Amino acid sequence: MKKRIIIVEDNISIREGFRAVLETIEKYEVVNLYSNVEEALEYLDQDLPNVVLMDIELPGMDGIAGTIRIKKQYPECIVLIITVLEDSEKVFRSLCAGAGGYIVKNSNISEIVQNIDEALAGGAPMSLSIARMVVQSFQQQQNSPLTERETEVLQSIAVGKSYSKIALDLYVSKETIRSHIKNIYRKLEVSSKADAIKVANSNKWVTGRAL
Amino acid sequence: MKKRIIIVEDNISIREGFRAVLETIEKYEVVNLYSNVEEALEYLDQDLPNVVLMDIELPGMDGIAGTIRIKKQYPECIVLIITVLEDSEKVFRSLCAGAGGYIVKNSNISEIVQNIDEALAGGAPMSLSIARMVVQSFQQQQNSPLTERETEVLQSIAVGKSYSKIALDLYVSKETIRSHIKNIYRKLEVSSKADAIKVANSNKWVTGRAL
DNA sequence: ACAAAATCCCCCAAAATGGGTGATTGCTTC
DNA sequence: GAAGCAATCACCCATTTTGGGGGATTTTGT
Repeated sequence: MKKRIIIVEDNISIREGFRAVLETIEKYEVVNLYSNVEEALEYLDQDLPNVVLMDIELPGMDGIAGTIRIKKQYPECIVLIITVLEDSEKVFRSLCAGAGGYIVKNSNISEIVQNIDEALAGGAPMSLSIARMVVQSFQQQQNSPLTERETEVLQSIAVGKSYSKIALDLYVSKETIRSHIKNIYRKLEVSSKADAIKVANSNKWVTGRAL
Repeated sequence: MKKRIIIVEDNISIREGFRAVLETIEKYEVVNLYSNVEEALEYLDQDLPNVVLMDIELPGMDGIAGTIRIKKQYPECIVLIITVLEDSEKVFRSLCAGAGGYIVKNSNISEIVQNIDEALAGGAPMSLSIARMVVQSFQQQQNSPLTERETEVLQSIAVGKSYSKIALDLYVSKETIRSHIKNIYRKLEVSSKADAIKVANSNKWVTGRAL
C-alpha cells in the first residue's frame, strides 16, 4: 500500500520540488499540494494522508495551528514540519502541536526519504541541532542563584502545592517554607508564585515537568 | 587530540566488550574502566574524560545519580547511557540528569562510534523508540475530558496564576474562571489546584512546561 | 430543539499568601 | 575567631485566594 502524502507549502518551487522528489519514490503517492492550511483542511477527508509535509510560515493559519487541527481529526496522521531555520520557540510549539519531526528544506532526496521512513517507522526524525535542543529542554541549569533547598521548595510551588503541603512533604515547619519563599522572591526579584515560576522556568532552574 | 573515554559498567563482559571495540578506533582513548560510580568519581580529576559511557543499573549509586555528580563537576563532559531496556521513567530522569544520549548495549561497532561522534558533534544520539518517547512527551493527549477552555484555564493554574490573573488574561470575569475550575474539579474528581495539576499532568492534558 | 459549553452573579468561611522583624544552629571561608 | 550563608523556626498583620454552595444567561454545535 502506497503511503499517501500531502504537502502544505506556500512557496511554489519548494512545493513542486518536494513533489518531484517524492513522486520518484515507488512507495509514496503525493495525493495533493496546497499553498495554505485552510485549503488542505477542507480536503482532508478526501486526501486521507498518511503523512503531511507542512511548512511553518504560511499565509493565514500557520503550520502549528494547522498541525493541531489535523492531529485533532486524524491523530494517526504524521505531520512533518518543513523548515529552514531552527527557532527553538517554534520547534517546541510544533512538537506540542503533535509534529512528528523536522525536515530541512534543502535536504537531498535520500535524506528526505529517510526522514519520512523514519517517521513512519515510529521515530522522530530531526537534525542534530534540534535533537540537542529537545534533549537540553530536559536538563536543568547549573548556575541557579537558588540553593538546593530553595530549588526544592520552588519545584513544589511549581506543581501547585501549598506552603503547608510542602512543609509536610519536607518535614519542616510551614514558617521555614515561608522563609525559603521570601529568600527565593528576593533572589529572583519577584513577589508572587506565578512570577517566581515564570522566572525559574524560563531559566530552567526547575524542571517544569512533574516527574 | 584523542577523545578520552571512561566506561562505568558492572558487567565485565559488556565493559571489556566496549573497551575492545573503542580501542580499535584511532580517535578514542579509553582511559579507565570502572564497575561502579563511586570509584569513577574518585578518579574523575585524573581521568578528565570527554565522554563517559554509563550503565544505568549499578550496585551502589545508580547511573542517574552518577550522571548528576559528573555533570556537576564537569558540565562539558558528555555522559552516554548504556542500556538494554528503554524504560520511559529512566529515560526522562537520565535526560534531566544531563545525559547526552542513549547507546543500546548490543550495538555493533559502527553504531557505537556513530553514536559517540554524534554526541561529540552536539547531537543527541538515541534510538528511534527513545526519540519517539521524548517527542511524545511534548505532545498533549487528545482524549481529555476537559473542554478547550477548561484546558486553557487549567494550564494557567499549572503555571501558578491566580483566578484573578487568569480572568484578566482571558478577558472574562473571575466568576467565570471559578465556574470552569468547579467543572474541572468535578471532571477530574479532585478538590485542589495541586491535585488537578497532578492528574492533568500525569495524563498529559496540559503541557506542564511553560512555553 | 436539545445538550453542552461558556459566561456571569452572590454568599460564606477557611486557607493561603506576602511583608515585616526577628532568632538559632551549623558549616565554610577568610 | 569573625563574617557569611544556609537552613531552621516564630509571631504579627492585612489582604487575597480558594473551595463549596446556590443560581442564571447566552452561545454553540448537532
